[in-house]
Amino acid sequence: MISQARSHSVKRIADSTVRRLSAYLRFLEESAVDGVETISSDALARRGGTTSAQVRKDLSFFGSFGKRGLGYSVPELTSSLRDILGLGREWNVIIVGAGKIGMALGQYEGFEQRGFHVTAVYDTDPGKIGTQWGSILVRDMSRVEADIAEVTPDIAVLAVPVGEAQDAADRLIRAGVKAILNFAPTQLQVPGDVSVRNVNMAMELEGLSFILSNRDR
Amino acid sequence: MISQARSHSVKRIADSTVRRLSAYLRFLEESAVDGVETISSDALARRGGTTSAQVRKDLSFFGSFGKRGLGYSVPELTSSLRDILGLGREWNVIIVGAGKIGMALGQYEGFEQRGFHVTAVYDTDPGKIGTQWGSILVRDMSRVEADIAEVTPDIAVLAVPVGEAQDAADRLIRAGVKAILNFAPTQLQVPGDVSVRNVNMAMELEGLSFILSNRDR
DNA sequence: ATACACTTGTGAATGATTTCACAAGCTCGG
DNA sequence: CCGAGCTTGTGAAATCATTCACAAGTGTAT
Ligand SMILES: NC(=O)c1ccc[n+]([C@@H]2O[C@H](COP(=O)([O-])OP(=O)(O)OC[C@H]3O[C@@H](n4cnc5c(N)ncnc54)[C@H](O)[C@@H]3O)[C@@H](O)[C@H]2O)c1
Ligand SMILES: NC(=O)c1ccc[n+]([C@@H]2O[C@H](COP(=O)([O-])OP(=O)(O)OC[C@H]3O[C@@H](n4cnc5c(N)ncnc54)[C@H](O)[C@@H]3O)[C@@H](O)[C@H]2O)c1
Repeated sequence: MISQARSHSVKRIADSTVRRLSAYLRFLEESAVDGVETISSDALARRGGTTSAQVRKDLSFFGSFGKRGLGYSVPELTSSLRDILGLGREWNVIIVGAGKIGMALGQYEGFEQRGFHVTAVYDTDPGKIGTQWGSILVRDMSRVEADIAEVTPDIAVLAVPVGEAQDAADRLIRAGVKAILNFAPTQLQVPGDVSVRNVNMAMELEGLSFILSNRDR
Repeated sequence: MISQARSHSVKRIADSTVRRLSAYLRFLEESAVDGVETISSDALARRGGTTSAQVRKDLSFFGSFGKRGLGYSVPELTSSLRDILGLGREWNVIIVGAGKIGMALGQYEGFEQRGFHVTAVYDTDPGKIGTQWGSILVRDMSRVEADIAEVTPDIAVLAVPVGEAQDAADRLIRAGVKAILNFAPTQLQVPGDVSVRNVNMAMELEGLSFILSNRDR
């Protein structure tokens, strides 16, 4: 009962399922603001661009959260989803690469709001080291290993030029980092116990390009 | 023979396939720089984090590009993939929202390099309108419909606050935009003839959070 | 207390994607 | 020209994900 979520996590959960859970959570949060008390799988589905059966199946991997005939309690399901996604705690995040993207991410309030706390930003450029962004100080990349040894961040965001990405990742991993959000357009080679997610904007544009080129047939 | 790529595109191509093609292309470009002439599906797979059978299957949807016993010619496959992905031409892109993310994207050289030409950036903030970023001038969002009527961009990048995203998308779609790359963390509701790709960084972090929380079992 | 309208949770069916496995084709060395 | 060694291209099989369909609850109205 302490962790309804955990008790079911025997079979591997598909990536696509986790992404949808994230989407449901966001919609639930919006609904709560609007004062909605209860929501059906069908309403959740329409907003999330999926089907009600999909919503129920996704949730069923983790437990049984709804009331038949009624739907789901917005606050209860919100809390369960946060639990499932591991958002019940704060995660320490470092940003590596204080360039255009790193800067945008470091100043973005949305992450803190969801429990991702940026503890430090690193760069190799002497012109950037020591500069302050709001509450965040850009630190010297040569310190990263020492800092990680002291407080290991849960997640490292990699926002360095593509040619530096693998080396930087190797350094972080050697220092103990187990999860990386990579913005460089390259497939990082990492050991099996390290998780990587990629945000590849050029790839998304290419996906649109493919669709546009193949509209005809 | 003019378009080997097009001749096969009868059955729908999976999204995952298109993403991998994108990855293969990037690796091929790197290999070309290193002077590699020929590459096997196995080498392509290792670098792309997949299997050689997957590589061959992906390519087989579009034609037959390799030589048995030898592998694929790097320049030929590069060119075929560019063709398949619709990168043989230049795409006009507008950026809507000249904030932290919009600015990073507008100044990013990687997009131009791959044929995505940013023609304009729009914002509603009078303090931003009229400012210049490199070669790009921030324009008044109230002009967007008139500008689109003149030259319809192929793709619009949406980088406005989440509460503005649906309205901004509706405006763009009404004006004729058929493809959107959305950075706002919301599921846009769009008509069937409009393609949307989402870049949702918070969702990626939540994916890592889920993995980290469920490592134990 | 019963009927009615609704909605969940979930096996089973269907559909999609990935992996397997191997015949067929190419190159090279002798 | 032949055999050895590779590597592709592709049906068939296996795996994975989504959709269907419906029994089993739940709330409400009468
Ligand atoms: N800017 C974008 O819109 C955008 C879009 C898609 C992808 N990306 C990718 O994101 C990455 C960063 O892009 P950007 O535009 O912010 O580049 P940028 O050049 O503005 O910033 C990169 C920063 O990394 C620093 N750096 C270099 N080597 C480093 C190292 N070893 N350790 C720590 N810091 C190091 C540099 O000093 C610089 O400040 C690139 O891989 C780029 O391809 C960027
Ligand atoms: N900054 C990040 O790292 C980051 C990360 C993840 C997601 N996002 C998302 O990207 C979007 C933009 O984020 P940001 O950090 O760049 O925000 P921002 O506030 O820096 O920029 C938003 C810009 O959009 C402009 N704008 C507002 N309404 C507009 C409209 N109707 N038409 C045109 N322009 C309009 C604002 O004037 C502002 O310049 C948000 O939805 C945010 O949630 C940002």
